[in-house]
Amino acid sequence: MESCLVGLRKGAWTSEEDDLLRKCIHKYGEGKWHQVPLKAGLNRCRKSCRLRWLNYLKPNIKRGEFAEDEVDLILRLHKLLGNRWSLIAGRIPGRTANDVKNYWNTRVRKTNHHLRNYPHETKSIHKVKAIKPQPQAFKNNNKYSQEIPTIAKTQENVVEKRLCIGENHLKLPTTTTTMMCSIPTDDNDDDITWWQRLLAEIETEEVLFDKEIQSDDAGFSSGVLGHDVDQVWSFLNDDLD
DNA sequence: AAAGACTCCAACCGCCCTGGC
DNA sequence: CGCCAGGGCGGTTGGAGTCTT
Repeated sequence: MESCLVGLRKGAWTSEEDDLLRKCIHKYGEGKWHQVPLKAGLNRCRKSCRLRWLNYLKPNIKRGEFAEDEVDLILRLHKLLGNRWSLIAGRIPGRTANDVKNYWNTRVRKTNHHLRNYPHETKSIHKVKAIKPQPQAFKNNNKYSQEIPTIAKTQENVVEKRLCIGENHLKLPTTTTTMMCSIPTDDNDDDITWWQRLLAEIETEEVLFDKEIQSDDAGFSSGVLGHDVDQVWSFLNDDLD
């Protein structure tokens, strides 16, 4: 792996550097991070530039204290996804993965503080048993290929996020085209949906949520626990409304 | 007032995955 | 198929700010 090279600036960013990076992104757009330091005239490595933009400079980033509903969502999503900070942050508008991670590590993970503020969540401060389905093969010509395209084209990241919800062992597609066709099958069983497979695995591995969470969030975790695919999809699709 | 302890978060590090060749 | 570079992620750290004694 490549780390930031020797001779490049490290540490806190100055306001001048921020301005340079901002102007560069506005002019050339996001992406091509390897070119950004050169184009922006920054003596920083590409990763440093990317991180600074994504975690701090990007418009619409929300700063300050997490609201109660945001914290609640973090707790619930962390139960479902484990330490998949980028996925969790994806469902919390304006918050970055780093924000969520920092929040978790500094506040939520500290049992005493957590107990003080969320006494009803006491069971959640143990090691999370995230959903970890086995690797699945994908193929393109299944019946779902025709169902997602318009969504995928307009909400690429959302769709990716949805597919990622099955945790890190799934072979996730990276292009819009393949995302449209990303219902995994390994034999000739197109009738078995991706979600049915995932939920079956959840059942098999007894990856369950606390009863209290099930009972007070029927639209979300109970949908997963109850193996109600429609409810899960409904939850996952609410970004598109 | 000062020093040590603690908190918080921006930034870095190292790894994984993917696509191009 | 293997290698390499780029993008992205989660884990960890460093240091500035705040609190406590």
